[in-house]
Amino acid sequence: MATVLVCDDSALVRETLHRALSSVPGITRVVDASSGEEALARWPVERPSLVLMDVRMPGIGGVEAARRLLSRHPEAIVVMVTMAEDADGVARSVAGGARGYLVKDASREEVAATVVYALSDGLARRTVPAPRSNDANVSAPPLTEREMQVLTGMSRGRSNAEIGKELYLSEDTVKTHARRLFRKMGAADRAQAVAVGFRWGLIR
Amino acid sequence: MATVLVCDDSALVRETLHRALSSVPGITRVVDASSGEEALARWPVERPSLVLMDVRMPGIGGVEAARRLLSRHPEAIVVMVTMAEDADGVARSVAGGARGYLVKDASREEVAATVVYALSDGLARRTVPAPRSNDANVSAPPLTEREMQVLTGMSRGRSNAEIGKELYLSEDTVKTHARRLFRKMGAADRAQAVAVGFRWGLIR
DNA sequence: GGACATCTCCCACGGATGGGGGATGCCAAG
DNA sequence: CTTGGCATCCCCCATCCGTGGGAGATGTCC
Repeated sequence: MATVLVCDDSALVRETLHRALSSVPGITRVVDASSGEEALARWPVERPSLVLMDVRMPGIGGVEAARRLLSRHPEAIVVMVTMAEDADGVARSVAGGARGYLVKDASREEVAATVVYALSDGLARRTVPAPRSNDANVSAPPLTEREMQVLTGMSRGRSNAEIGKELYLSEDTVKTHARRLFRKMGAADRAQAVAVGFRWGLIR
Repeated sequence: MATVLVCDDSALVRETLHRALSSVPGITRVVDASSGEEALARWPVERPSLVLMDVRMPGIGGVEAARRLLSRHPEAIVVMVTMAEDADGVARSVAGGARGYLVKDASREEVAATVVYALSDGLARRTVPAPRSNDANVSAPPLTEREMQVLTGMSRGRSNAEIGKELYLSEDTVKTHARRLFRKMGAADRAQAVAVGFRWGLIR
């Protein structure tokens, strides 16, 4: 059922993670990427349930890759893999939107527990905000770039007119985007939209 | 440094959790509660970094205890302990605001990983949202109970009139509470208030 | 008793919000 | 080429929101 995308430049580490993942029930497929760029390219194709992303890699690092991935696909679930459990690493990964982190020398069971946790957490976040009645959409309908920008503006306390000025749009256009994102999110007003945005991990 | 409150009616389970917690670096104190009511009473005294809460207990169950605890102290971090990994249990715990769940027959390492995860997540949530600029308030001015209720209503997309009906207040009174919580939170409107509420950990 | 916080309610007002339409252009997918 | 999604803009309109000031009713703390 579930696919995991393992992103690490070291084949050795990927091997280790493969072995750890094999003991997680429900994981039916493991796909590899050896760079952040490759992970970004593969995600839309594979649409994995979970991404295990190394922090330090050649090219764009894991933190940057996670940031880009999550900005394009906020529904992605990313767990960072770090060398040492430095507080900075944890802070930066979670600041980037990752759901958790793993230390590379973690035991098989720790990896398994973290994976299960991340997945169940993701599951819960997407199933819990469900108790709305007239949502036509079961799966999370992705917001467009404009809708995201409008939503962000709302979370900052901007009025529609102010958002329009910041984005060089007319207020009417902002209102149109707002109306559509309310529908997608099942929100009655901007306040609820912001709340749903946080729960869906679209805003931080 | 960190204190953990273990809440379970079974002394045997508490023992097991104690042993598992002993292998988590940074956990310096473990306090017990044998019922949901006791956990509620002990929390303000101990102010633990983490609460491990059994779902099924005599009296108010763990789900209800977690709900009440989180409504009174939204900054609490709760991990539910369940018998079997039923999807319903997971959904209900996380719906109640818990950070995760543990299966009772989990291995020592699984418990350790989940505890670390929950704590680091809580840490990140509280340390990351620092980069705000023009907030006059460095320390969080506490919201009153009414203000919290109004804020929660807003995050659910309720209008002032609807919040008033739910709390048996006039709409004018709701507006008064709203005005004051906007000032305390430095918010321009309800949307920004909800955003700040999430960043301060007042809403989940 | 007096200071203080909290909670409650009132009135009035301008402006913002959200919903309903409709319209145009663009571009990629079929 | 036609369909569909996205973005852009326009109109109208009922309702809601946020803010101003005022005021009484509880408590608690010293």
